[in-house]
Amino acid sequence: MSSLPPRHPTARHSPTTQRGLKRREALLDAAQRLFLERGFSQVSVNDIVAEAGGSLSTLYRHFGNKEGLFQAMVERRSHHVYATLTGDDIDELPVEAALIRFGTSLLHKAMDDEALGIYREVVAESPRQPELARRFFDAGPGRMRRVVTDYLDRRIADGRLPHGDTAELAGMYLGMVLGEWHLIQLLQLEAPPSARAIDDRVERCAALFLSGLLARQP
Amino acid sequence: MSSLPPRHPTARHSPTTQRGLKRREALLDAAQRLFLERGFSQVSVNDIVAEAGGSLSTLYRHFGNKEGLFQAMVERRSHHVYATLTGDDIDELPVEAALIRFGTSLLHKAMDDEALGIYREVVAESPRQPELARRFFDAGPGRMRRVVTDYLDRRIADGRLPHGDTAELAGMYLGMVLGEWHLIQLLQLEAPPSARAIDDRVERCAALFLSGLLARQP
DNA sequence: AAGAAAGCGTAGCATACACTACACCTAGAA
DNA sequence: TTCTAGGTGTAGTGTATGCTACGCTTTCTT
Repeated sequence: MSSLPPRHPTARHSPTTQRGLKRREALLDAAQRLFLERGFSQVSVNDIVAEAGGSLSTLYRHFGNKEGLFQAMVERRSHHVYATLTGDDIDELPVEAALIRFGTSLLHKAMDDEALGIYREVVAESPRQPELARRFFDAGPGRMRRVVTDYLDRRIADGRLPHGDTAELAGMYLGMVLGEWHLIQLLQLEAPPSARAIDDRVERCAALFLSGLLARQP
Repeated sequence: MSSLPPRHPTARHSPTTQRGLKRREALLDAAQRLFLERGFSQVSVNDIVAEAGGSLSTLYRHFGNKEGLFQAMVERRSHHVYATLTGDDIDELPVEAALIRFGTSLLHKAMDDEALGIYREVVAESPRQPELARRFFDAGPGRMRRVVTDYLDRRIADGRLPHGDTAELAGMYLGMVLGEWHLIQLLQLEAPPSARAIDDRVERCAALFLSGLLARQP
């Protein structure tokens, strides 16, 4: 049985010096590589130190414990990822083109090896680390859904789409785009789809979704 | 670092006697409960024996090692689950009603605690146990997609739906139904939706999807 | 230059855990 | 009743691993 987490989560320590930041980054880099490659429970803290080149003491001073390191790694990465989600001209595009842009963006992100690794680990650890789960969702899938929801709201406001539950619709559209592909990549059952295949699928999704939306008005 | 799996996967042993079968089932029951509750790496074989009441030697005679037990558990459960997927009258229903039946069936299954537990564990272990991943997919999500694909094929054959890539369409529809709900349940971010909420969502999905499908013909 | 803050490195503790060995018991078929 | 395959129980073994201790060195500030 695993020991309970230490009573005092050993308050994390933010380094101030250049050298400190460098060491912290190196540790996070190593953690990222190893955790995503082998999985949280398959990597020891010693492995990470060996990879990063720092020292065990430094690791514990910065992150408190193994879970703290994991969390810091996931957080850092979440910031990197969902940066350039939409161009600024998104509202000028035809609706279908905008949907296509959202879709391909999502699919490219979701098929990425590193993103799949994070997803696997977070899903696996979520029952033990609920806060991590929430942060992952908010920074990743939740954010994406929010962007699409807002977009749909604006299109309803300017009359280019009929009224509807935009949050739900956004979830449906994004789910449709991912379809079974996401799971297939998570389980590594097939080679990842080509950029071309992604574009094709998303095009058909957008067309179907938009037709459905527009046809729905009585 | 964890030791490599034993070179000879210690050929599994199928018991013949009543008593043997009973013991095997008890072990699988305990494994299922504990693995799905706490996760594969958080449960020791000793925990399982303590829960099941058998003896460690018996466990190893039957399943060879810890992964063997896990695999046997997943397999046994896969058989149980996807039994009554479609009534036999599915082809007589209006298409929309059939879609709704598929959708609610999927959503009920996917929101089930035990199913979520298996999903988490399989996703987490899949990089280390690719065969398990394939079997899970084939017995679960893959099977579901196949059923819908076949249904769509029949509707195209009898002219009630326009021509299209049925496998892709099935994946899209099922993905749309799951949407973000599946992830939210996986991460335990919200309480599970009520039966009523499930029905509502699926109804809207089916309507949107079908409208889109039918509108698509030029 | 001095002193503090942070980093390094090694050594080790305590424990958990997969798996094995071995001696003994039980059930049920012949 | 006896024979035997399979079940039980306990006591290990080897090792991995999270985490701490501690003494030394480097870097930065003042």
